[in-house]
Amino acid sequence: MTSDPAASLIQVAARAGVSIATASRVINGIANRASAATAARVHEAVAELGYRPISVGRALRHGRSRLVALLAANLANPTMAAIAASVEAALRREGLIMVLCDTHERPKVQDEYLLEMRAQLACATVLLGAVPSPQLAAMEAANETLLFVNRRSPHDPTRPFVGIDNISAGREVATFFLDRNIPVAGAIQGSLGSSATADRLTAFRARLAAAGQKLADSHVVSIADDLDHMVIGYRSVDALLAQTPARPCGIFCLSDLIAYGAHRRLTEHGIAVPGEVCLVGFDDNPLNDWVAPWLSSVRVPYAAFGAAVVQVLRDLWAGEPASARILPHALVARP
Amino acid sequence: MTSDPAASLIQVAARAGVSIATASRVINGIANRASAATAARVHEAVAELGYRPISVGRALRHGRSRLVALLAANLANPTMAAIAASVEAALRREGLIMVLCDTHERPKVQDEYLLEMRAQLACATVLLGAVPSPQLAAMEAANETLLFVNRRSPHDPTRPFVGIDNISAGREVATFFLDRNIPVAGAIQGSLGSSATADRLTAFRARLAAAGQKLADSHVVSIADDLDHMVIGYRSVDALLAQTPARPCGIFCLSDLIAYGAHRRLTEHGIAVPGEVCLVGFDDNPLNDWVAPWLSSVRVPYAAFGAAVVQVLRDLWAGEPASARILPHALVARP
DNA sequence: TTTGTTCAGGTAAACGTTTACCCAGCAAGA
DNA sequence: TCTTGCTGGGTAAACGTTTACCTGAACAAA
Repeated sequence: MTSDPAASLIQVAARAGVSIATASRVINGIANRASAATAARVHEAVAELGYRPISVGRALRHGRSRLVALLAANLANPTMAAIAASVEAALRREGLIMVLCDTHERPKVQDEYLLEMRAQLACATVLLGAVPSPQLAAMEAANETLLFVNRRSPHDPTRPFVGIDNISAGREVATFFLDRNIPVAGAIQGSLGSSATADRLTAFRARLAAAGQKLADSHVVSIADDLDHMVIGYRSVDALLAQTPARPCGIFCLSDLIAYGAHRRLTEHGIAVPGEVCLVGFDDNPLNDWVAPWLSSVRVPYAAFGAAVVQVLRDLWAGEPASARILPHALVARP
Repeated sequence: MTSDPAASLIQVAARAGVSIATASRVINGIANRASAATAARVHEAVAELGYRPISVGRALRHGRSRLVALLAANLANPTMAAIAASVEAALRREGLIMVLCDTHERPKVQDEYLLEMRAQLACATVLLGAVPSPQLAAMEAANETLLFVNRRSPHDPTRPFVGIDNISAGREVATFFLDRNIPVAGAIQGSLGSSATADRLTAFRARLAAAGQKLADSHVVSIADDLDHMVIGYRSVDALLAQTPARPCGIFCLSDLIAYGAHRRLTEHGIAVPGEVCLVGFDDNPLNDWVAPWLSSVRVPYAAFGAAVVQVLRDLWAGEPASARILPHALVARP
C-alpha cells in the first residue's frame, strides 16, 4: 500500500520475479497462463506497491479509452444536470468514466467537443440534447458510437435513442386540459429545433384539434432561444394574456423553468394559479413538490436514464443494430 | 477535412515529406525548428487529413493528461451542479477536459475516484465538498495537485482552497436576524463534518452571543446525514417548533434545499413565512427569485468559481505555494 | 516411440506522441 | 583560418500497456 509516486508494471514484475507479460496477464485475470503460486506472488507485489495500471497505457494499446463523453446542451437546466448525475452513477458501475461537456446549444462548441472526444479515444459519446452540426453528421456517417438522449439525432431520427415518448406526453397534457374543461389553451416554447419539443407540441395540438379545440398559432409563443428559460416564460405571458377574443386559461410550458417564469408574471398580474390560469410544465423538477405545488408537470424519470444509457451502449458495443429505449413518464397533477 | 478513421502523425509526416519529429514540432509550434516552407507543407497535410493529435499518446509521453477531475460530493444539489458547470466552462477555455464524479459524500467512493484519477494521469483533482478519507490524506501527504472547493480539506485547512468566507457569512445571517428584531433563532444543519457548515454556524452563534442572544443547542437541529436536504428541513421543523419556552421565529437553514423543506412544513402548520417565521437559506439557488420569493439567502457566486479554480490551478502548476481564493458573497434579503 | 495438446512463461512488437541527441550547413566574430 | 552559434532537420528512445508469437515442459493418446 505504500503508494510510491509511480509504480509501473515493470516494478511489479521485478518484485514478483516474473516477466511483465506474466504480470499483466495475472492482473487481467487471463486464465491458464500462470500457476497459482506465480499469480499469488504477482498479487502480493501489486498489493505491496499499491500498483494500479495507468489507463493511458491501456488506452493507447487498445485504441480505445474507458472514457464516455456526455455532451449536454445546457447544464443550467436542472433536468439535464440530474440526467447527467444518473448517467455518471451508472457508468461508474460499469467501470467507465464520464467526461462532462456543456455545449450551450451551440453547434460550434458541440463540434469542438466531438473532435476532442475522438482525440481522447472515448469509447462512446452521449448527446444529451444534440444540436445539428457538421461534425456530428460526419461522425454519424462514419458510424461512430453515438447515443442520443432526450432529443433524437437532428440528422437521422432512427439513431440510437434514450428518452420518453414525447408524442403521448404531449397528448396527455392536452387531455389534462380537456378533462379540466379548459376552453382555451396556450403554450410557451423554449429551444426550437429540438425533436422533443416539436413532438410534444405537435401531439398537444393534434389532441386538442381532435376534441374540436383549435390551438391558434398566436397562442403558441416562442421567443429568442438563448435566454434563460425562466425569462422566456416570464416575458411570454404578456403576449398570451393579450390574445383576443379569448385569452388562454391553460398554458403548456415546455419546461418547468418556463413555468416558473410564467407563474411569476401571472402572480404579478394578480392572476391565481391554478385557479384562473392552469400551468402544466415539463420534466417535473424534484423541487416542484417543495416550492411549486401549483404546478402540474410531466415527470421525466431522470434516475432511470443512467441504466438505460448503459444498456443501449452495451448493445451498440456488442454490434447490435440501432436500438432505442423509451422510458415511462407520468403527468403529475398538482394540487 | 476527410476525417479518415485514424490519421496519425505518421501519415501527416509522410504526406508532407518530412520526419514525424519535424511534423510534431511544427504542430506544437516549436520555434526555429522548421523553415516556413516546411511548416506550410505540414499544416497543409494536417488540414487535408483532418488530423488531430491523439491525447492518449501525448499523455503517455508527458506522464500527465489534460484531464481535470471534479469530485463533487452531491450532484443532486443544484449549487454543486452549477459550480460544476462553471468549472467546466472555465477549464474548456484553458483547453482542459473535465471529468465529473459524484462521491455521494462517501469516503469509499471518493477514494476509488482518487485512485482512478491518478490512473488517468489527471493533471489536477478538484474536490467540491471533500470528505475525510485515507486515500485523500495519502495524496495530500504525497503533495499531489489537489484543490478544495467550498469545503476546506478535512485533514489540513491550509490546503489550496476556493470558496467564500463562511465565517463572515454566518455572522451576517445573525446580524440580519438581529436587525429584524427576531428574539429567538434556530438553525437546521445538513451534512456534518463540513468545514463550511461548521464555520457558518460557529460565526452565527458567536454573533448572536455578542448581542446577548444565546443560541441553545436544542435550537440547532441536525438529523441523519444521508437524507435529501429537503427532507431534513421538513422533518426538523417540528423539533424546533416544539422548543419551550421560546420557539424560534428565525431559522437559519444551512442550504436552500433545507429551507424549501422547512417552508413546506411551516406552511402545512399554517405558519406564515416570512411573517411569523423568517427563513434564511444558503447558496441562493437561481430559482429563488422565481419560486421562493419568501426566502432570504446568502448568495454564493457559482459563476465565478470556474475562473477562480483555474487561477488557483495555474498557481499550483507554476509551483507557487498553497493559495486560496475567497469569493464575494452577499445576503439577498427577500422580499 | 511418435504425435498432439495444454500449461506456464518469456520476448518483443506494437499503440501515437514528444524530445534528447546528433549532424550539416551557414554566418559572424576572433 | 578557426571557433562559436544558430537554423533546419533526422534518428531513435522513451512513456506503460497488451498481446501475438515462440519455447519448453508435462502428459495423454495412438
